Amino acid sequence: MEEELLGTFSNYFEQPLIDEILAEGKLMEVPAGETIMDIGQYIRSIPLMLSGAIKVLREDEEGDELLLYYLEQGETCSVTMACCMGHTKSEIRAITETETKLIMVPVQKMEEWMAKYKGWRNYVFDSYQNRLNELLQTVDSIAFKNLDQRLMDYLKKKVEVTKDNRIKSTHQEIAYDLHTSRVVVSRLLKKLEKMKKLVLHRNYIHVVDL
Amino acid sequence: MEEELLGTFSNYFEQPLIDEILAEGKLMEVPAGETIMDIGQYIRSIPLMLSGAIKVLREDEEGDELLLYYLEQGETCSVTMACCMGHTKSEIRAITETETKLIMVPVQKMEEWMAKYKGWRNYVFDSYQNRLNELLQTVDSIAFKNLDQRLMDYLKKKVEVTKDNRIKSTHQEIAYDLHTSRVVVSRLLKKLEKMKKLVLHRNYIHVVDL
DNA sequence: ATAAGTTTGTGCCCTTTGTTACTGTTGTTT
DNA sequence: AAACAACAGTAACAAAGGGCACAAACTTAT
Repeated sequence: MEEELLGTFSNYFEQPLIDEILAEGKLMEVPAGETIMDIGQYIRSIPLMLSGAIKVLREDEEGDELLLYYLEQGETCSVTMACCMGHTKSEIRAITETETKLIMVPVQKMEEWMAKYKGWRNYVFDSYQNRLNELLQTVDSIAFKNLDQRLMDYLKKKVEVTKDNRIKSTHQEIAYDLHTSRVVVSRLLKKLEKMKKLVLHRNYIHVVDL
Repeated sequence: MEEELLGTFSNYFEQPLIDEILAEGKLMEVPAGETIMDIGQYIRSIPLMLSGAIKVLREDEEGDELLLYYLEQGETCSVTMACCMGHTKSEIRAITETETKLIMVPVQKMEEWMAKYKGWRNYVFDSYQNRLNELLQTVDSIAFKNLDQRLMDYLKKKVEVTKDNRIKSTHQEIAYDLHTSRVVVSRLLKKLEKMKKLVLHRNYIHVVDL
């Protein structure tokens, strides 16, 4: 565990902090497809990602979903932190996209370390910045782009995150993430297939060139 | 100036910090409609709002705009901070919505105070949280709501921020903020007028009940 | 007062996206 | 093998929103 932690976070964290994380944090290995955080849930610990990918999504009152962004190695969920610090319920849902290794750190510790370690402060602030920028990208995407482009971006990102150009999703699942309907996704995917950008199969999509 | 600073920020800032802000910060009074920060611009100081309101907006490559949120008394622009800390260009444009009083604090100071004052850390941290939550609201709005509702929300917020139920905007200006066309805004406003929610005039809108 | 510019109202049509309904195909269960 | 469920393809239609054109009302400059 220590090597992984060092490798991932060593540019931020000083040795005493690493020791504390190893002592206080709980290592978890989560298979793909697990909901590790849900809307309305109170949060007592925050995750430091060692490997894998987590997708973070938003849901409205009617249960409509929208993918916000992915979290990857070395990142943490600032929205979750915000909830922790404000002692409010989670505003988002987080689901493992691939098998994921992470360390869960209790909230109290994270507040303590804020005062104690410069490295921790820097890490937390940088995380906030990254999340803000990702959210701005998300806003751009839904505000300024049409579905064709959003779908292409989505597929591209998915290949990147899963490190696999065979995307194992049904059209319905993609529709949920983009907050549209299955029929629309099928239509647009067919269009992309005709443009030789991908090949459609049952239960997976072979991305050729986007 | 000191009373205003105290009044607005005293729940966060300790006295020595207030003294430093008074010494290092530059008070500015900006009339309505001024661009105080623009996309692509490098930022050397961050604003602490004493009074008034600033609208923060995003623009894509083609020059299409979208209102993200308003900043009000006691707030600061975290997206700007993020740029400062990362030494990158501004991702957003900020325009005074009303006459605004603010204190500009140089970036170096803000980094220094991060280590030195707990109150400053808490303030910066809370600001990030508030911005993240506002951005999530913005995402919800454009992802899940239709224009009718977004327009109503927009007008409601504008009344709140300007403390005036006569909204002094042309339909074109509203269209820019919502990232739609003038014709569409005129159409929807007319619908709202027929529903007795407002009364339309040239160059202003009298909001009755939204 | 006239001319020019700005703002708003409205009709018509187009594009994008969403909905419904039905089909065929594949995989699973019994 | 028969029945069923999940997934994908497609046509037809509906709705939301955007674009164009033009008219009317109002404002400002000359």
